[in-house]
Amino acid sequence: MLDKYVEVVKENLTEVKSTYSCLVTVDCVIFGYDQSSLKLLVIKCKDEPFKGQYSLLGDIVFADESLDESAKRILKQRAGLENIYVEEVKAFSAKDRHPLDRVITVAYYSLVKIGQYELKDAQDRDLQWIELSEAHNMAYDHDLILQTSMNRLKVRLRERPIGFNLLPKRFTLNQLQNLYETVLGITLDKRNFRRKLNSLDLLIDLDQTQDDVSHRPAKLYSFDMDTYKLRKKNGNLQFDI
Amino acid sequence: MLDKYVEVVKENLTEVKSTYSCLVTVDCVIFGYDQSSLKLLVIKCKDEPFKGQYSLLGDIVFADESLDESAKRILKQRAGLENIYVEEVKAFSAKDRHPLDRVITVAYYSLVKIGQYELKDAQDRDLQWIELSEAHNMAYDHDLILQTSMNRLKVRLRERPIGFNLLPKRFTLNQLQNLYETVLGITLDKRNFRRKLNSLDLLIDLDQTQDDVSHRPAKLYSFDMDTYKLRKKNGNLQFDI
DNA sequence: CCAAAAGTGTTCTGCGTACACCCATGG
DNA sequence: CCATGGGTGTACGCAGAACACTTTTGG
Repeated sequence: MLDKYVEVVKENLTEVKSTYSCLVTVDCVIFGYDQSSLKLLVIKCKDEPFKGQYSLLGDIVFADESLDESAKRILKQRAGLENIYVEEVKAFSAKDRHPLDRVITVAYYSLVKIGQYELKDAQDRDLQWIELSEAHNMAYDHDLILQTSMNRLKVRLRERPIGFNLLPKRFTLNQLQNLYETVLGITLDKRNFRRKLNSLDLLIDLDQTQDDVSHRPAKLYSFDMDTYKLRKKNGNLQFDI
Repeated sequence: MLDKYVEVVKENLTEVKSTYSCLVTVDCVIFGYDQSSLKLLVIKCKDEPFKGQYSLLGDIVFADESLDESAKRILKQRAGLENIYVEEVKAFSAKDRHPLDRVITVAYYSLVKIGQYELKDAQDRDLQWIELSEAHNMAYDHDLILQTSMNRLKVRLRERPIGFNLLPKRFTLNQLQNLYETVLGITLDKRNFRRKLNSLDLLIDLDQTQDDVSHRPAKLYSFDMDTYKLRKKNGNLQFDI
């Protein structure tokens, strides 16, 4: 493919570029989980026509980077986030999605352990975590992008062990269950949930307990990333909560 | 997001565009099924550096169309295909994926009933169906795009009733089973397959049989699209072969 | 009557699901 | 000793998986 294009380009690359080129951006849907609710990292627009509305973090894709690289750069430069879970969701390309010009954007979603990062290296000083329930009437088509990303997250959470990316390194089984219940919007049976997780054999029992609670302290676990990667590589991985 | 961008753009849209714009294309992975094998619709490149290699069908995205519209246009204009199953797969954006310039492409895969379309309205006269096993060493990064699309197809085939898009309107249960076995690369138990499909209740028994075979003729079925769409709308749809 | 593919039922096993009580700790 | 959340086992039903023979047609 692109054959027709190649012919034309050979005749006049400059002309083709000026006729067909368009701006490409990456938008990052950044999810965080804080005790008991799912949050979204956004900034507030300062300029018309979206002044005062929330907006996802995004930027133009530079000439010397792939889309994945662009997403990682945005997360690092603008929010100080590094080495976090990132996944492409979908391209958004409605003709009128941007008021100034034709802009195609590729959405990524990412998962952050709130608290572990302080956002202090962030370029944007006005970043803020908002409740997912407040995330509506956002700038551009970001409501749609968020909806789509949220649906993707729900699907993935059931088929891959990515929930751990939203929790501290050490977590209790109840925290994990709450995460699933919050994100998926369902309730789960405690015993069944534990049996299921046990059978997956992807948790490391740290032989530690909580120490700052005023009731029976829960046992702490961590996610066994090595086993997961190994099993993933060998295709021995099955998952379904 | 895009806020930084908006500021800059306001100062000088033309300059920003000339600095950051890039070419965006759509590539179509067109799958067809012919009796007993999965095929791919390609053209042969006529120019260097990919002369003689197979290539997916693709084109530049025009300024006045979304990516979905672009994919549909390519399928119709260049292959004469219309009203077929189409789904976005992923964006491909490696810096060096195109020899002439920075080109980001968004891949779509589509499913065609071979035979139903004659490709006669196609712009490209040198279109051809090739066996999937022949589809290697293709132009650009099309090997990677094909791999990714094929994996997507396998996943979808198990979770949504899209296999019907590859078969004639009237088909036998054995044809359907063969399709699943071919695409997924597995063998299925005939009785279990039929029981499963029966329980889905998405097939219409046409009370017709084959008439051109020299053995016991099989019953013919068609896919109940209305019921499927209704159930999909109501969220009552579960599927898992 | 022979070849070729169509069609059909039963058993077993494992997994998801429903469900209620005792335990450990801090205050 | 009380409040709070932590932690545990069993029984049932359904769906997936394994498995072999009879039926119908054309030649």
